[in-house]
Amino acid sequence: MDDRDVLYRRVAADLREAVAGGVYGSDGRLPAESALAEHYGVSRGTIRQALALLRAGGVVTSRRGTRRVVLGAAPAQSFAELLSFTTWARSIGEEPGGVLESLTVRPADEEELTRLRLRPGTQVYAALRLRTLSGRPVMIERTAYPSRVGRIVAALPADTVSYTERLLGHGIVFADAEHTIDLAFADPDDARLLGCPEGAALLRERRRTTDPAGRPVEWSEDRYLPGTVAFTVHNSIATSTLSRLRSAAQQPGQ
Amino acid sequence: MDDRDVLYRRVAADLREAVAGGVYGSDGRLPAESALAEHYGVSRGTIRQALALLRAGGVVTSRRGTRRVVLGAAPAQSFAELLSFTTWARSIGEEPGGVLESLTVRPADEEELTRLRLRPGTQVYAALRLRTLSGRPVMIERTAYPSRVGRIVAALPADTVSYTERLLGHGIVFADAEHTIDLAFADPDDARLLGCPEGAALLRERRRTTDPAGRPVEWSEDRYLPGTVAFTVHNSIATSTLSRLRSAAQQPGQ
DNA sequence: GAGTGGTCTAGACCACGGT
DNA sequence: CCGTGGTCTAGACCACTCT
Repeated sequence: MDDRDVLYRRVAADLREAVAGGVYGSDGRLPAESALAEHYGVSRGTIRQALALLRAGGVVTSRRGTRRVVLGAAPAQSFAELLSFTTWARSIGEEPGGVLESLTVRPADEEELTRLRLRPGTQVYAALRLRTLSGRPVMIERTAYPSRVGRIVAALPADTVSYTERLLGHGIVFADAEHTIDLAFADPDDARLLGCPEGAALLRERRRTTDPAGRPVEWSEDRYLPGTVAFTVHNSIATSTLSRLRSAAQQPGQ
Repeated sequence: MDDRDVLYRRVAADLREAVAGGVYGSDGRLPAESALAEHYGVSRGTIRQALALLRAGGVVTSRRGTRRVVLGAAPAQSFAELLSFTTWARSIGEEPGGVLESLTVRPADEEELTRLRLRPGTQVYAALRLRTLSGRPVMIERTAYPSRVGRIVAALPADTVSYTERLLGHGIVFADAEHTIDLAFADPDDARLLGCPEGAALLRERRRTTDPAGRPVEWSEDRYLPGTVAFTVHNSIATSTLSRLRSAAQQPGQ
C-alpha cells in the first residue's frame, strides 16, 4: 500500500482505524493536535496533514476553539476502487464480469473531441461493454479512449475483466476524474444487453479521467440498472467538490 | 466574501481567476511555487495551501518533478450554493419557488433516528415541499429537522422561499454534508405535485447535513424530475470523496 | 484565562521529471 | 544534472470555544 511509505498517511490510516474501531466513540472528541503529535512522535504539521485527509473524507469535523468531533466511519473508497468496476465488485464480495460487445476505431464525435481534448478528425477507440455482478447484468459502459490508450485496450484478450488494471500495468495512470451523474433512458442497445424495456430509466455516470500530466485517458458513459448502485459524496464548507448542474437529458418515450 | 480575509484564499481566488481568464492557457503550466511565493510576497507554505484548494476543485494537477498543469476552469459551486436550492436557482438565472405542502411534528422513524442521531421516540419536524424553477415544478423535498432546528422552520412564514438562508440568520450553520445519489420512482405524492405519472423515474438525492460541532441539522430526500439537474463531482487519486455503493432502491411499479 | 485549531513563516531534505 | 513539487520540522501568533 502507498499508505505505508509516507508519515502522514500512516498516521491518517491509524487514526481512521481508531475511529472505525470506536476508540473515540461516535460523536466523541479526538485528542488535541499537540497530543497526537507527541503520541506519534511527529510534528504538528504532519498531524494536520493526516487530519486534513480525515476531514475531507467526512470522518471528523474541525473548527477553531474545540477538539475535532467524530462524524462517522468513512465509507469512501480509494480512487482506484471507484474507477474500476472490477475492484469495486470484489470489495463488495461479488464476482465481476465484462463482455466486450464492440470495439471500433472511428473519428471522434463532437463530445469526444472536447472531453478528450483532441483535434478534429482524430480517431478514438470506442468500446461498448456489458458489466455483470455474479452473472447478472448491471451496467452498460461506453468508453472512448485516445489512441495512445486505445491501442493498448485493443490488444487485450476479449475476456479481459479489468481494463483499468491492465492499463495500469502498461503505465497508464489514472489521477483525476470529473463525474456527472443524472438519469438516462434505455436505447435499443441498452435494452437488449441489460434486459430492460426500451425507454426504461437508468442511472447514468459520465466520467472523464486524466493522467498525472493532465492528459485525458478516457471518456466514459456508464448506465446502471436501477437498484444496483448509488453514489455517495462527502463535502464540507471548507472544500466543496460537488455541484448541481442544469441538465439537458433527453426525455423518456424514446 | 470570506475569501477576502485570509491570505491563502485570496491567493487561491486570484489564481482561479487567472486560470479562468486563460492567462496560462488550457493545458498550460503554472509558474513554480517559489515563483508564485515571490510574486505574491508570501511563503511557499501559503502558496501550497492555495494550490491545494485549486487541486481539490480539479482546476490544476500536481505531481512531483514538473510544474502544475491547468485542467480546466472550476465549475464547482460554493457549499452554500450547493445546499440551497434557492441560491442555486438564482445563480443560473431562474426564479426559485417553494410551496410548503405539509409540516408535521411526529416521532422519528427508524431512518431519521439514525441519520439525525436521535434517541428512540424523539420527535422531528417533517416538511414536504414542492420546489419550482420559474413556476415549473422541478423537485420534491422531504426534510426531517431535529426539534432544535424544526422549531425555527415552523415559525417561518408559509411563503418563505429559502429555509437555508433563514436558518443561517438564526445561527444555524451548515458545515458538512453527506450525499447519496440514485434513482427512485414517483409515489402518489410525487406524481400529484410534480405532474408526472406514478412510477415515473426520478433522480434522488438524499442528504445529511451537520453543523460545525458535528450535530445533524437536517436529513433530506430530494427527488428531481429527469432532465432538470445533474450532479458533478471532482476527485483525484490524492483525495477521493466519492463512493459507489450497492443500492437497495425499490423497483418500479409501486 | 486556558486550551484548541487556523494561519503563516523559514528552512531542510527528498523523489521525481525532464534535459 | 537541475528544477520541481512532496514531505517534515519548529516556532510564532491569532481567533475562537468553553467554563
